[in-house]
Amino acid sequence: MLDKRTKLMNAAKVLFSENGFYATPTAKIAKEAGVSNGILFHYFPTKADLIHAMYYDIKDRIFIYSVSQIYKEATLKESIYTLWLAAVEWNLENAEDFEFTLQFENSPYFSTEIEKKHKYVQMSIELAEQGRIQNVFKDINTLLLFQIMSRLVETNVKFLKHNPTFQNDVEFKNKLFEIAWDAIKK
Amino acid sequence: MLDKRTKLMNAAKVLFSENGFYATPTAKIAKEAGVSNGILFHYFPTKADLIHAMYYDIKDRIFIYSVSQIYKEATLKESIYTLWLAAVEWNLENAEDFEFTLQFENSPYFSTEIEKKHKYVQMSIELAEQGRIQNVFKDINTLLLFQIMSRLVETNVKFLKHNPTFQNDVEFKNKLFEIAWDAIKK
Amino acid sequence: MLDKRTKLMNAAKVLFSENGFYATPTAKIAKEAGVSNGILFHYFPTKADLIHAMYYDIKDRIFIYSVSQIYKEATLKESIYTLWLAAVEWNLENAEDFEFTLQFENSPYFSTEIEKKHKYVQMSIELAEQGRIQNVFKDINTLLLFQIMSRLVETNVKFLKHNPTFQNDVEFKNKLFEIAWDAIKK
Amino acid sequence: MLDKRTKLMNAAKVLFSENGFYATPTAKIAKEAGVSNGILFHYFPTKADLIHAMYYDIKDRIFIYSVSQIYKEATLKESIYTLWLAAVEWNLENAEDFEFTLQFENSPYFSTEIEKKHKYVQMSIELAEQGRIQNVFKDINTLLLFQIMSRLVETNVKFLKHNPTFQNDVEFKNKLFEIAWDAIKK
DNA sequence: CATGAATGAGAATTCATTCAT
DNA sequence: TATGAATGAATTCTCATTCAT
Repeated sequence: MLDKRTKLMNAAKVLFSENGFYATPTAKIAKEAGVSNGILFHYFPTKADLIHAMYYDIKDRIFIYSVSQIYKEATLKESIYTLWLAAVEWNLENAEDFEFTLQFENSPYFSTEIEKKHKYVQMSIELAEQGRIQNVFKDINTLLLFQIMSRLVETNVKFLKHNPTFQNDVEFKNKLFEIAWDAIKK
Repeated sequence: MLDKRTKLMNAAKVLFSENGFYATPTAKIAKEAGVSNGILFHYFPTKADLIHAMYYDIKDRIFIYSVSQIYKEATLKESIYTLWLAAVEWNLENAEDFEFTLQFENSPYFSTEIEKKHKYVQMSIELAEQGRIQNVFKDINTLLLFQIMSRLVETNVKFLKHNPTFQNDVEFKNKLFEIAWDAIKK
Repeated sequence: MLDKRTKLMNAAKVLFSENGFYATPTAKIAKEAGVSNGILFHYFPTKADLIHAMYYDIKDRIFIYSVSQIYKEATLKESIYTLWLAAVEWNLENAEDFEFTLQFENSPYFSTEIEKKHKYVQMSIELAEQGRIQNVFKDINTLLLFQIMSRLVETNVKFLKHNPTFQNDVEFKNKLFEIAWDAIKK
Repeated sequence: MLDKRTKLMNAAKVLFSENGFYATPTAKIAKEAGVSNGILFHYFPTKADLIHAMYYDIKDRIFIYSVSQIYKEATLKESIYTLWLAAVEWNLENAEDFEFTLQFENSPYFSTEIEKKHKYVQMSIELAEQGRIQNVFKDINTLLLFQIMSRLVETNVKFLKHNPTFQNDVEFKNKLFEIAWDAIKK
């Protein structure tokens, strides 16, 4: 049996991605989770706290997944490809997390400061740094490079969701990656 | 003196960009606009109607501005550049419209269907079509090409807002454009 | 027909005096007043605002009543007597207002600063000032003199409520007044 | 180390005097006391029970202190003075107990029946009885005499709290006592 | 067109109390 | 005795929308 905190987060994920977090009452989350109304505020003193917790949880999970895909001997381009593919596929598989993240990152809850805190972002920025040092990437701010990649991943995921035929088309995905790669490479 | 409909939209723009539209009560909009509570619902039967009206109004205005910048004899790359620059500069100048649009396009109010309806999008897609026919752009879905450009514009605008020093740096902006151009060109 | 603001205050008076304002939900007040739930917050943005409004309203009313009882040619003692009697009788007649005031003045909502603001208190202090100048009252702080009188009035009213037989016993009331008078006179 | 019951009462005293008992959650009391949430209800089945226990505890302590001050050969006036002074000083020293008592005695928790139960009150009434028999006090209900004295003590304590300069001014305190004495003496 | 009082269904949060451990 | 997670009813306040004037 899952503990109630997890149940709440699972329920919140479903409801948030369906209707957005503004349109999702905390009472509904508790009900969907099968727990009492009040316990939500035991674990998350505020609805905003729940929302932030969900965001960090998602980033944690995509981080763990992404890191597990990388291999040591990879070239820089291979590493970038691996991370790009991991991001695209993880978001396709975790559609609710993807929907939630999109909303969250474009809401007043979000700021660049919050973004930069997470090790997923930090890891990506380090990789961008390497690319710049090796003179492979364009010579611009590394955070910007990361954000460009992130936005392109989002666009790709949205497109693949609307066009499921392409979801298993390796050739097509390679095309998509080339777009991203061309954008950042010198 | 502005008519009340316009006053309402102006007030809404300010408040929406400050706190988001979920956190902005209609009563507050009316107050800020200096009109009565009830009249809002005369012009916009529903809060959602107001929100949609604002979105289309923004798209109208950026469309008019963009079209005014294009010149006939321009090459394809020049046209794309012009549109890209128009979008970046318009969004920088109209920060509230930019904030609102970001939120709106990532909210449950929005869908690709809504997006495709607007002539600004249609014009952009036509241009993308030309690029594909001329074998200049990568051979992928034109809507996707447009969305890629849009997302990159957003990223650029956000970056320039956070780093105002670059806002008048033509060389830097050219760099940014090259990123976008490299992304879509063959 | 009474306006809703007045209805709300009347309902609040009854319920507050019955159960105290902490134990009286705003919803119950609205229901008792026969108005909608929300309108309460139109007139009183906060429950605390309602509570304060009630206090000032009570003070206004006892002030008007008291002033109406005083006559010009009265001696100082006569004036004090008149005010004392007015206070005792008004509080006996307006039992709910009395109960409310007691609670309020001994709650965290109350402070000496709030008390001093009201013209009823200011008038009383002026009278005390006269008594001191005329060397009739004890030589102490006039606010203290006022508070002593007030507390004695309270005690008297409470006693008369518990012992209704005495409520129309003029001789007894004179006895009570002598207590108060002896307390403050030199 | 104090036992948990005592810790709870100490914590409650502080919190109640700061915010009132309505605004003090039992959970906060437990936290401040450094004990678990649930144990409070082991010692006090109900929040109301805790409140009542606090009241009786305070009365017990002021009773013990007051009795310790009285000496056998004292005249009636001396005894009254001793009790008055004991009450004033004890309440000044125990500000939190004083605040709590004021609130409690003006809340719906309180009634004259509760008041009369306590030996502190009974002792005071007996003394009032003596005064009446000896024809020294005014010829009125002894409970009323006691309540008059109590209310005057309260007023005095409040005044001394607001004007700390007088707290050690023996002459001033004598003046205050004369007010009380004049009130009740024939 | 315009006003703004009025409605009433929520919404987030609180909190005394219970209870399994 | 002791813990603290869990309950769920209650509470203040909000807000889109309506409607009499």
